[in-house]
Amino acid sequence: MRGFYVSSPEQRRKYMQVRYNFKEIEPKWQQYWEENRFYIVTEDESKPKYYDLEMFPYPSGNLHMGHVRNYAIGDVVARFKTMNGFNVLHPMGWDAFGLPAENAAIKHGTPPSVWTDANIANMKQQLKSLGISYDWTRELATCKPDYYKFTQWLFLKFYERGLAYKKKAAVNWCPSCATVLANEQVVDGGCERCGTLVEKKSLEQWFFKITDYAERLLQDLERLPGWPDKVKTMQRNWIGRSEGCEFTLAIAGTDDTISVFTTRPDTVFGVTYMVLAPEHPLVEKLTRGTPYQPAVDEFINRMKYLNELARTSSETEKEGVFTGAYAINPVNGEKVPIWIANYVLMEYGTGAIMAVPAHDQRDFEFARKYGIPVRVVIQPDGELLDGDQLSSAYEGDGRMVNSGEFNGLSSEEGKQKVIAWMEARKIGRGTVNYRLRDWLISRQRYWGAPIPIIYCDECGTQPVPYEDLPVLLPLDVEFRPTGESPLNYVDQFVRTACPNCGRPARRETDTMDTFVCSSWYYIRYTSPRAADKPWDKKAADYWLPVDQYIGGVEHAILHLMYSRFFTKVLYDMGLLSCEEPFTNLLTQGMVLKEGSKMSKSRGNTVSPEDIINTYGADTARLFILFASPPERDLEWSDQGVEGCYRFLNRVWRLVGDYADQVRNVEVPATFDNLPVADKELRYKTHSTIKKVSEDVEKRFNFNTAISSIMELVNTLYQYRENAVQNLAVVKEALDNLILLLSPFAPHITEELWRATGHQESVHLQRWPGYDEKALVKEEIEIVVQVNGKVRERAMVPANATGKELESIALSLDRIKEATSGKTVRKVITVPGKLVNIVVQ
RNA sequence: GCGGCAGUGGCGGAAUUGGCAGACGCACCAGACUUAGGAUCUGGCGGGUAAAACCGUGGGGGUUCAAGUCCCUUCUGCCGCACCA
Repeated sequence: MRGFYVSSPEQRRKYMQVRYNFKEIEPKWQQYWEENRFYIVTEDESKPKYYDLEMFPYPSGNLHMGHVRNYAIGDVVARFKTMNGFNVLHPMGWDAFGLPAENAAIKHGTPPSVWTDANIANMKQQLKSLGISYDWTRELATCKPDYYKFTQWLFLKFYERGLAYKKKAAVNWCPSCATVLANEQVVDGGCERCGTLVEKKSLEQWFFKITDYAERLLQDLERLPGWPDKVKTMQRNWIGRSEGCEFTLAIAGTDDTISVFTTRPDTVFGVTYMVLAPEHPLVEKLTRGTPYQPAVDEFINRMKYLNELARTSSETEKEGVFTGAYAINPVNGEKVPIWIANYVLMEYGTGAIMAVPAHDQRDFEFARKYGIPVRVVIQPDGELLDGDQLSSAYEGDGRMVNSGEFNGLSSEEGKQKVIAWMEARKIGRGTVNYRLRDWLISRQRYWGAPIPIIYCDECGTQPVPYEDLPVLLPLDVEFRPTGESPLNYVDQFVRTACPNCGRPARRETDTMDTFVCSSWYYIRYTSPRAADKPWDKKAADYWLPVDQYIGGVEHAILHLMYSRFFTKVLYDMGLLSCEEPFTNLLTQGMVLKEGSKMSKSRGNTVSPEDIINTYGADTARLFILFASPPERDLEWSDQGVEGCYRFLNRVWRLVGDYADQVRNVEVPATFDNLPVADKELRYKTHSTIKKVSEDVEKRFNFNTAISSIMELVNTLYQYRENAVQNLAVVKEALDNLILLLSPFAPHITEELWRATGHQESVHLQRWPGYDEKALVKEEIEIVVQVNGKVRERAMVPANATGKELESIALSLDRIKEATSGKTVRKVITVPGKLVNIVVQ
C-alpha cells in the first residue's frame, strides 16, 4: 500500500502522528451508535416522515463498488434529512432468492439456504463497516418463510381478483438456466442473466395480468415529476400505447373472418394485400389441402427454427408466401390476397394486418419484392404521389384520395370517420393496443417462493388456503445434473391433499420470479415483524410512499414497473393508500475502472473491503461521492482515493491543532465590528453552509458540496497563518465544518465533534442554518469589459446602481486607455456582476 | 432506423437564471521544513508570449453588448427501443 510503506520504527511513529487512526475510531463509533440505538425509528406523528430507500442487494457474498456508491448516496440523504428534523426510515434487506444460490449448490454441494445465509452474514458485516445509518431491526430477507409467506399471500390475493392466471403460451426459455423468462428479461434475444440465446417453448405458465393496468401505469407517469425523464420515457416505450381501430374482414368463399388492428384506418382504401403471422390459427384452415399448402408449411417450419432475434430484427429481410385465399376489404368490396410473412407477429394486436404499401414502409418493401400493387390513398400538400414511382412509403399526413366517400378528408378526420363508418356497420371499433404483455411469473427453479397452488384430479386448480401458508420450501433437497428443479423429486412436497375434497393432489412445483418478491419489500419494511398480515396498514400509511428511492438505472423497466403495478393493485384492494410507490427516484451511474464496468471477467475490480482496510470507510465514502455527480458514471481512481484520505487527514490535523484552544470557547449569537480577516472567515463559513445545504437538498450534487467544504478547510488553513486570531470565529467555522461534513464522513466527524468539547453526538445535531448578515459584503469585485472582453476588475460598493457602475468603469485608467479614440456606443451594466462598454 | 443523454486542461470534474471558462481534487513543477521524504506546509499549473496581444468548451454557421450555456447544421461516444401494424 502506497503511503503505508515505512522502513524504520521512528519513521513509522512519525508517520502515524500525522495520520488519523480510522481503524480505531470507525469501529468505536459504529458500536456506540448501535448500542445507543441511534438509527432505530418508529412512527412519530410529531415529526415529518421521510422514507429513504436504496435498492436492496442480491446477497452474492461480497459488496462491490456499485453497492458502496448506492448506499453512500442513500446515507448522506438519510443523515441530512435526520439533521433537518425528519423522522427518517432507512432500512436494508436482501433480495435473497435467485439462481446463483442453485448454481453454487450444484458446484459446491452447499444447500442454497446455507450459502445464502453465509453471504448475508458477510455482506452485512461489510455494510456495517461502512457506517451506514440503517435501522437493522427492520432487516428482511425474501427467502425467509416469514417473508415469502406473504409473497404467497399476495399471489393468492391476485388470484382471487383474477390477476393471476395460468395459460399455455409460447414462452421464452433459457436452455442454460433451464427456466422460462419474462419478456422483460430477454435482452437482444438472449437471457438477461447468462446471455444464452432464448428459445420458444410452449408451456402452461402462471401470469400476472399487468396489461389490465397498462393505461394507468402509463398515465400515472405524469404524476411522477420526481423521476428522471429518461426512465419515464423507457417505461412509456415499453408500455407502447397506440390508438387505432380493430375491424374484421370476410374471407372470400368461406364463413371465416380475419380481425386486424391498424393505427391508420384513414389508409384502408390503400389495402392491396393482407398478412397473417405464420403462427396464426387460420393459416392451417385456409391452406389445408390446397396447392399452396406445401409452400406455406415449408415457410412456417423454417420460421419455427429461427430464434426470436433473427425473426424480429428490422434488419431481417421481409419474406412470405401467398396462401391462395382472399379477403374482402369492407370499405370498397375489393378482393385482396392473403399472405403469411415473417414480419407479422402473433403476439401483437390480432396477429394479422391489413397491408398498405403506399403508406407503410414495411408493407412497401414487401410489396415491391413480390410485385404487389402500391396504391396511394393519402396525398400530402403540394406534392403528387404516384404508387408506381414511389421509392419509399409516404407515412405522413395528408388528404384522402381514391377513398370513395372519404375523399378530401384530412388523415386526422379520416381516421375518425372511417372508425365511425365501421362502428355503424358493426364490423369494427376504435381500440387501443399496448406493446406490454402479461408478466410471466413461473420459474422452473427451486430457490424461489413456491407458487401456492394445488392440482387435484377431481377439483382442478385449487389455491392453498391462507391458513396453510407458508408453503414451505424443503431445505434438504438433492440437486441432480439434469438442470431440472429438485422440487420435482421431493415427494413430501409434491404430494398433498386437495384443500377442497381432501383427496391426494399435487403441488405446483414452479416457483415465482424473484421480481415478485422485490415488488413489495418496501412495504414490508414499514412493519417487518407483522406475523399475521403482510404489513400493518397504519405503519404503511405513515411511511409510504418512499420519498427517495435510489438505485441503478438497469431497473428502469423491470423492477420499477412491477413495483408500480403491485402498488396500484394493492391500492385497488384497499391495502395501501398510495397509488405510486416511489415519489422521487435517483438513478445512479455505474462505477468504472479504465473506462469499463468493473467485472470479475475483465479483472478490473476494486474490492470495497480492501479500500476500507487501507483508508477507512470515511475515505471510501467521500471519494465515491466526490469523484462524480451521482447520476453519472464514475471512474475509479486510486490516486483520487488517496486525495480524499489526505483531505480527511488535513481536517483531522486542523481541528486537532485547534481543539484545546476552542474547547471552552463560546460562539456568540452575533459578531460586531470584526476586522476584515475575521469577517472573511465568517463569510466563508456561512456561504459554505448555504452552498452545501443547497447542493445536497436541491441537486444531490455531493461532489460540489464536498469541494466547497474543501475550500472552507483551505480558508481555515490560511486564516491560521494570521498572528491575531479570533477563536470564537474559528470555533464557529470548525463546528460548522464538522456538521457539514458529518453526513459524508460520519466517523471522523463524530470523533472531532467530541474533541472540540461537545458532549452529544454530531449525528443528533440540527443541520446548521446560515447567517444572512455574514453573507452581506460592503464591497464586491466587478468585471469591466470592453466589447465583451475583460479589461479590468474593480472593487465597488455592493449596492452600487447601474449608473454608478458605469461612471466608475469609465473612470478606470485601463478602461480609458482601451476606449481612447473610440466612440462609446452603449454601456451594459449588470449590478453585482459586470460592466460591458461597447465601443466603435 | 427512432428516441434520450453526453462531448470542457494531462485526468476526474465545476460554471445552478446568457454575464470573469477551468472551482475543488488528482497528476505534474518549484520552494520551505528536513539526516531523509513517498509526510507536511507554501506557491505555480489551458495554449501562446520576454511580457502583452491573441487563441481556446468535438467541427461549421447563426442570434446577442455578451454563448460551454440559446438556435440551425454536422461529427463522435454511451444508453434505451427496434418489423409493435
